[in-house]
Parts: sequence; structure tokens; C-alpha cells
Amino acid sequence: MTTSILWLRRDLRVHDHPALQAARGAERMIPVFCFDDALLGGRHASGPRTQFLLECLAELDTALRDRGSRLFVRRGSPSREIARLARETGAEAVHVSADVSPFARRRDAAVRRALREDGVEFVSHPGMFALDALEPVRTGQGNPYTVFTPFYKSWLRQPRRPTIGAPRALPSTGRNAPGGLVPTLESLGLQQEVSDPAPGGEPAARSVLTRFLGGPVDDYADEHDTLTGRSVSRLSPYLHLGCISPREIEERLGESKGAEAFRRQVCWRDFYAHVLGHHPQNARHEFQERYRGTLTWSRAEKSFEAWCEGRTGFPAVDAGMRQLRREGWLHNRARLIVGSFLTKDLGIDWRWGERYFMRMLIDGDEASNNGNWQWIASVGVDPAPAFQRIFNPARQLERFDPDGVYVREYVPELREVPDEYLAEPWTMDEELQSRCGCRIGDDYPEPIVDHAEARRAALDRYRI
DNA sequence: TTTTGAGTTGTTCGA
DNA sequence: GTCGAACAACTCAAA
Repeated sequence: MTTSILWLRRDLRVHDHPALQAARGAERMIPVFCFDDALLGGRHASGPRTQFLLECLAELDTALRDRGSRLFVRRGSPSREIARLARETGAEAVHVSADVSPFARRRDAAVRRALREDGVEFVSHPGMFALDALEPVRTGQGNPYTVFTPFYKSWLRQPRRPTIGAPRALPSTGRNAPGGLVPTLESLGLQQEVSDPAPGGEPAARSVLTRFLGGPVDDYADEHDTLTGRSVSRLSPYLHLGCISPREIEERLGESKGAEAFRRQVCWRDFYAHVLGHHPQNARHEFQERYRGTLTWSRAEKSFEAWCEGRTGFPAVDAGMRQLRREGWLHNRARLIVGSFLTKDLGIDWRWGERYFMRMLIDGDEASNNGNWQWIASVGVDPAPAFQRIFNPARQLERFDPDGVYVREYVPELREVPDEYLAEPWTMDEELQSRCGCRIGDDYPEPIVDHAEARRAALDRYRI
């Protein structure tokens, strides 16, 4: 009797799953998810994301039961729990989808060591990325990439593994195999902090993809920056936990103009995983050496709170931050607007924003989040002068929410404000403010900074 | 993947 | 009908 363990982490699906495909070659297979205390209580702990995870696990359990298996749940340190499960079940091998983040690699190295002592094999498989390629993608000089466009060109040319369908049946888990139930959020000591999150799970992921491919993708090339998000995919939370395989997305995308533009965004996810995988110190430090310890960051707690709570007085920023608190998700363009505002207008450390995003975002991914924050703070890879990444919040709204639909959705105080004042409501005269029920400083905050002044100050800070 | 300011040209409107 | 101020629309270079 052969027994395998399928240790699931961020690959919570049954379609296109190379590790599952390998593990199901055994006569018995134990699919297990381990709640890692280091993740539940660490600096990246998140109620919204964990709630989403619990839904994904429940859906995965259903999919496994439909195929004659079930999900096992453990809690504790993986190097102890996975090794213990291997002993309890007499497994010869543990199969995983390889992750490249610094945390994941440390964790997996520890588990591999613990298993080796018991003679259990630890087998890594692709599946997390469109191109699972920490090593194969290299510049002509043999170095990892630090600029997106050449990475993208090389990435497009690399061969891809074929996708795998969902198995119809899975090996039994054995009669007496041990394992707990999916816990509740409360029992994990966390709280759901967003009111209107996307539903978790592989079936939801597949229907979100189908909806996107059935229409929005056609406008993606021209419309993906529109803040209302009509033509974006909203797949990021599902990609983060692997409810859908990036390879399958790629394959189903096809070749249209919208598909090309979207494929480019899928590549950003691989790119930032590549970057963090090769530069684990980016998790805490600026990639650009000249900005390491040389930029003086503001520690204005009050301003930071105003930013978190969406009361900066800038509608573009406040709409974004309120969407984040409502949905645990934010349009990419909005992430850039609020990120530029925090780091450039308020001069607050990008790490504060990074941490807050990781707490609130359902799709919070260490590599992508870190990469994007370093990008907007002008301290990361893919460099561009700082002045190219200072966004004017009013100008951004005029371009990407011209009819004010986005702002009015998330900042109801501004609903009656006429379009032409929506980006800068403080320019309304007193009479107009009263007439549209939005007195500045009373119904809606005064702007907490002067953008033109803040911009000049930011340019000075970066001139080193 | 941006913003701002200067310079130019064109339009409107009242004297 | 003419003139000039004021302003809008646009291009371009620099940060």
C-alpha cells in the first residue's frame, strides 16, 4: 500500500494541479492544509484574507469529497505537523506546489529536513505561476531580471507546461486517517474587517474567469485603468490562493488585444515573485541602494490614520481607501493613487502602507504587494525617476473616473457634488457647498495637504 | 508608467 | 467692423 500526502498551501483547487496529479498516483492520498501560527499571528496576519481562505478550504473539501477524498486540517508548525502526519499515515512522499517567497522557502526547507530524518520524500511541483521559473528566466548575462519589459519579452518566449484537467476520482484517504475540520475565523483569533468581500473558492474563481472572458476582456486594453473596474478581472484573490491556475488563465485568454494586455498583467505577478525570490531582502529594504536609509520618512500618525480611514479630503484617495475597507480589494489604478499619496504627498514610509494593505487585502501577496509599493515609492526594481511617480489625485480622477461614478459609490458625502468639482470639492464656493449638502470641513474633510507643495517637498526628498 | 509650466495659436467678447 | 484682453486648447520640454 503506497501513501502520499498532498500538502496544500496556495494551490486550493482541483483543476490544473501538477502536485495533485503526482500525489494521486499513490494508492492512498492525504490532502492536508496546515494553519501555520507564524502566518496567523505574524506581521502579515489578516482577518479578511483568512476569512477568504476558510471559504476556499470549505469549497476545496467539497470538491475533494465529490471525488471520494476529503481535506485534512492541522494547526501548528508545518515542520512538526507535516512530519507527524507522514508518520501517522505511513506516507512515503509529500507533494507541494513550489512557492518562492522568502518565508515559504524557509518553511519548506525546514519541512524537507524534518521529513528527510524519517526517510520521507519532499517533492516540489510547478503550478503557482504562469511560468514556474525562478531559475530558467535569466538575462543574457545570466542574472535575474530587475526590469519588467525585458523580463516580459523573455517570459513570453518560454515554453509552457500543458494544463491538466480536474480528476474525476481521487484515491481514498484510508479509513482511520486523522485530521480536523476547517476552523472558524473567531477560533483563529481573527476578525472579518471588511463588509463586502468577494466569495472564496474554486467554483467562484472559475465563474469570475468565465465572466471576464465573456466580455470585459474585450475592453481590457483600453479600459483597464477605469476606476469603476468594469473591465478588470477581479481574479487577484483567487490567484493568490491558487483557486485558479495562472496557466489555465493564460491558455483560456486567447490572442485578442485585450488578452495581450491582460497577459502582461499576469506577467507582473510572475515578475514580482521572481524579484522577491532573488532579492529576499526587498521584503524589508529598498531595492535601490541609494535610497536605503537615506530618505527621511514622516511618522505623522494622524495623517496615516486619515489615509487608512479614507478622510484625507482628496476624493480619489478616500474613495480608494474606503473601497479597500469595504471589499478588501482595490482596483490597481486606485492602489497606485493611494500609494503615491501616502509616500509622496504625506511622505510616510512605504512599509506602513505595505503592512496596512497586507492586513486588509484579500489578495494580499507578499511579492506583488512589496513590488508594487516599492514601485510607487520609486525605490524598487524597474526604476524610473521619482517625479514620474508622483500622481496628482485630482488629475487621476479626471482621467480615470470622468463621470464620478467611482467616487460617488464610495464617498456618499460627495454624491450631489457636480462633476466639475468632484476631483477638488474644496474649490466650491460656500453657497454651492450648502446647495449640494457637502460643506467642506464639516460634511467632508478639508484636504490634509496642499498637493502642489507636497509635490515640491517630495521632489526635494528624492533628489539625492 | 506622470505632472507642470512655458510658449503658441486660436476663439470669444466687449469696447 | 476692428482691436485687444482674456481665456481655452494644444504642443513640448523639463523635473
